[in-house]
Amino acid sequence: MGELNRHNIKIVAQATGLSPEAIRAWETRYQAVTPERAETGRRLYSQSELERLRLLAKLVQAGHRIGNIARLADEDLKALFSDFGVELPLPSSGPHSAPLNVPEFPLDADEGPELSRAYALVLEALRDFQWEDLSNHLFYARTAFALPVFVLKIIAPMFQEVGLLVARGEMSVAQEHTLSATVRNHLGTILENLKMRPSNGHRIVFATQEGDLHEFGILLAAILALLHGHKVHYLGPNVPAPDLVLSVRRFNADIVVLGTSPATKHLNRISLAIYVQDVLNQLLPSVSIWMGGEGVAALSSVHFSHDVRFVPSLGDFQDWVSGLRK
Amino acid sequence: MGELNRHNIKIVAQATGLSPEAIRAWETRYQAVTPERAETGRRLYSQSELERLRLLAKLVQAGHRIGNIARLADEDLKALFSDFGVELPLPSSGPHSAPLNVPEFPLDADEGPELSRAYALVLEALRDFQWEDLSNHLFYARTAFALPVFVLKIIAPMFQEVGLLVARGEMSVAQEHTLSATVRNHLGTILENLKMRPSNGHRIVFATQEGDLHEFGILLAAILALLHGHKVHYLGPNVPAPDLVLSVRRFNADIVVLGTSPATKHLNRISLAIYVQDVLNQLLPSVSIWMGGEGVAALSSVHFSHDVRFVPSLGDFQDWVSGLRK
DNA sequence: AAAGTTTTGTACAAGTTTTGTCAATGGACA
DNA sequence: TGTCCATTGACAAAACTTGTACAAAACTTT
Repeated sequence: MGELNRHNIKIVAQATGLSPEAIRAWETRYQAVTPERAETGRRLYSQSELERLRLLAKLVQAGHRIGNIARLADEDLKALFSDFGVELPLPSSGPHSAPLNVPEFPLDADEGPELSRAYALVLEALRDFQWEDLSNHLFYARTAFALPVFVLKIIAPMFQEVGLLVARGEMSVAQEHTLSATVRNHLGTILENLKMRPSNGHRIVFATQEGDLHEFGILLAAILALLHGHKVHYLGPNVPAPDLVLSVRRFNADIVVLGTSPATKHLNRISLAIYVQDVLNQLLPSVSIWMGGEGVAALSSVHFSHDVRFVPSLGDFQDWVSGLRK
Repeated sequence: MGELNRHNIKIVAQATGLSPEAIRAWETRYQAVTPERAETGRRLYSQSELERLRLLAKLVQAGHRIGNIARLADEDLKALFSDFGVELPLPSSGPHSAPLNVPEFPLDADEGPELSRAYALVLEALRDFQWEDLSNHLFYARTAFALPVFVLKIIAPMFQEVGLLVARGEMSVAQEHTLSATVRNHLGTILENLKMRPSNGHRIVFATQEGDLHEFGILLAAILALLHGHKVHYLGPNVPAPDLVLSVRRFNADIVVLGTSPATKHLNRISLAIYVQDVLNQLLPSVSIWMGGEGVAALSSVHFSHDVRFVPSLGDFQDWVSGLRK
């Protein structure tokens, strides 16, 4: 074989998700792999050994015990792997079909263990780099729960938690990105489907200011607004002021929802204030602006000429938007 | 026979849907199965014992009493199945990997007037700020044409044209944003749905470098890759080098597709080169990097240590990715 | 239909094994 | 020099085993 590839143990650990200690333990206890050694005693893993460890790690994760499988031949391991039917964790129970009834959303009705289980499953898949599971569990959550529950009780808290984990170094940016990309896809699907529904509520434009790329707040908010029967025009992030104004006029919007990023600190705060005032000056007084996201704290003291509201959280947004019925 | 397979009780429980206690009870009470034991007393189930338990579990679920059937021979159990009209479980032997034949997509077959009409309708809706029409026409195009046609002949050219129009001042950024947001939603839906399909092709990671936010190139490319039966991990834009490396390792990727933005000019070009070399240094030589997008022109003269390919256009990407068949 | 009996899944306790991790020490690497 | 790696020993949590017990469900008899 072309055993030219030599990986040190750290590389192998990263590639498999195992700890270096565990890899060594598997070797000394069961000879799961027996890597070559450098003259100085360092382990040098070949590519095939890495693959084998990856396979073992996946099998252990699926419930096998390392002591039982560590000595099996590669072919047998692969056979074990393909033997997996669909019997991975299936939430599977209870009447799933919550009727999507538009007006009343009993958010406080405790979805309880089912909900936190779904949440945990998604987070777990993310943590373990199980990307197929991630997609599947997200899909499950999206279909099993009412949309506002999915949005407010799963997606929003999850981004908060993941952000924290990344900040603390307990999760990689790669994982956060994967979550973002996957969730973005799901939310896009939802948004696009909801847009089809006829509606006669307020006309709301969603955007973030130029330079602000945090899309999720307004995306979630837009979905909530659609759910409550409003007409939504979703502009997305990073919208220059003149274009926001143009959009509001053309869409004949009542309300502009402006997302702000958590990064809105001292410096950006000024630009945000200017941006908002700039937009306001060009709009009719009847148009009100709602600002949400973690950047609003920086602005709550500023006084604006028009009607500007600060939305403390998505939950509040949902309350407000459900109260608005023409 | 699968005497090699050694399953612990947890695995058997997962595979059969029974609880470990129940499995032990069936053994001690009726000798439903008599697994081998390790020296220390742990149960070690063979594959055939697992199958037998699966069979028993299904029969019990169908109404049989375990006490009545636990001692029957395997053939009799199977006979019971046919009595019930329950479908037998699959023979469960041999590799699951069906050959997965990916059909060829006749791109050149002239979709002709229909195609250009659909294209014109979308663009017209965009131009006239008719956002509901925009969504509807996009939806129509997405379903009426084969996906590669939709991607290569509608979406990609449209972004090009719209970019030009905006640059010439004939279209507003607001319109471009709306198109982006809407198309992003559609593409996300497609991506997420295609991911569900089993695939056995190459493993490809998609990303753009840190600071580069142009997502559409890699998104379209990812869809094309999925269509041709490859395994895709979509990281999205703005990925720091260490995280890209980590992702490639964890995903065990063959190929990294790196999108570059048209803005990659003199200054950024250096950072891009550094980024790519940084990533390359930490990856196996067997991993090749494909770079696409309008920024590649700036880099085609640079020489890298590994296998770096420049993809001139999405059409070329499609050709390459369809040629790759393991 | 009610009462009695059997079946059967689950729960608990107490002891054993498995397994990931950690600490300490010493050498190697950059 | 500070970080990484190897070895050994130890440890605690998790998993597994045996045995007993119990209550709900299913079946039988009255």
